[in-house]
Amino acid sequence: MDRPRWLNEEEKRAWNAFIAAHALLYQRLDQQLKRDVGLSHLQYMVLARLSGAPDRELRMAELADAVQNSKSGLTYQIGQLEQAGLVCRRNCQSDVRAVYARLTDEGMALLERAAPGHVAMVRELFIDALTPAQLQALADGLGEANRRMRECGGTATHEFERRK
Amino acid sequence: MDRPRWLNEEEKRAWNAFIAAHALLYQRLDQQLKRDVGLSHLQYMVLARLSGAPDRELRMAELADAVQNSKSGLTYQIGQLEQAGLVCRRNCQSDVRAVYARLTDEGMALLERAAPGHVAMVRELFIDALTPAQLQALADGLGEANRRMRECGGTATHEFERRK
DNA sequence: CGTCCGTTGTTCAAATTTGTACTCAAGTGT
DNA sequence: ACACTTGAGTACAAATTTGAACAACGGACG
Repeated sequence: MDRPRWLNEEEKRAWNAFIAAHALLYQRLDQQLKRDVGLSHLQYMVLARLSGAPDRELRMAELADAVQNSKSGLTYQIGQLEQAGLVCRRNCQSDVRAVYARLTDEGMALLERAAPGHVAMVRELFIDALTPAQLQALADGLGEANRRMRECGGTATHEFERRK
Repeated sequence: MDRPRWLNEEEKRAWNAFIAAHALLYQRLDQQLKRDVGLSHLQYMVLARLSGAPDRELRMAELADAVQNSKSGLTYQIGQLEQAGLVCRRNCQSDVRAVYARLTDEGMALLERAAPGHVAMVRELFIDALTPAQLQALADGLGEANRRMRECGGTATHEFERRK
């Protein structure tokens, strides 16, 4: 029904800024974490999530969801972290299938060593570049976008291209 | 000098929203592009960039920079696109080292077929979730962040963690 | 109970990304 | 012309991600 409504200049500007900002930020953060403590940003997020969880442990699936990664991807990463002694697996007795990933003391220690530098960088590159008002607008707007994406698994383009 | 200044709630909210939004968006967009036209989001961006360039061609390095990818990563992707007939390479006669990637007619055709659905999705998931004011704040703020990151190759954390 | 359906975490191969090393030329200064 | 430094694109191996296939359960229901 609706012929393609292209983005106008303002919309394009926002979209491009968003994409570019993420790429640039990610690159810097990842690089710094690797250099300083030998963790990828993904690994850092895993540790950070665990550190905030009760008993410092989460089930694989929850964790995967929390860091927005696939199950198999998380299996791999937890494998790496486990090998590095930063995390350990624990089986649940009430549900044989369940596996908990738990942050070890070494993991916690490393996280505490990594956090200051990481946070400083986030602040420098992201937080401090935005005014408080912009920050709030961004949090509100993207928060709403996230809400929409999370709920409806796929309103989007269900039958969008059913010609070919 | 400065002891770690952690993020306050508002800052955390913004940062998390930003990270989550990108992951969510990227996943959806990538999936849709693959489903509809068999392109990854990166490949789409490559084609889109080329389509907007004079003569529909760009040098490898420029293109790599434009889509924020490493040189070797771009070599790989261009290889894929070339094999699919969507792009072709052209050598420059004035500079033997230079290689141009050019969008072929098929590439252009595919891009035109892909664009409507892609744009519709960007609009639905991103643009329409934000108010015009939020959109502008986001464009301004992130634009500023990008500017900062682009100019100084690395003000950040030069000598930040030189203890360990 | 036994059956069927949806979950959970893993495995495995293929696709992609990363990072480094390399090859050739341009450009510079001598 | 001759080193010398840098830049462009590629090659390649190692690391990571993806996606489908699997094995093993829980849970609901007849």
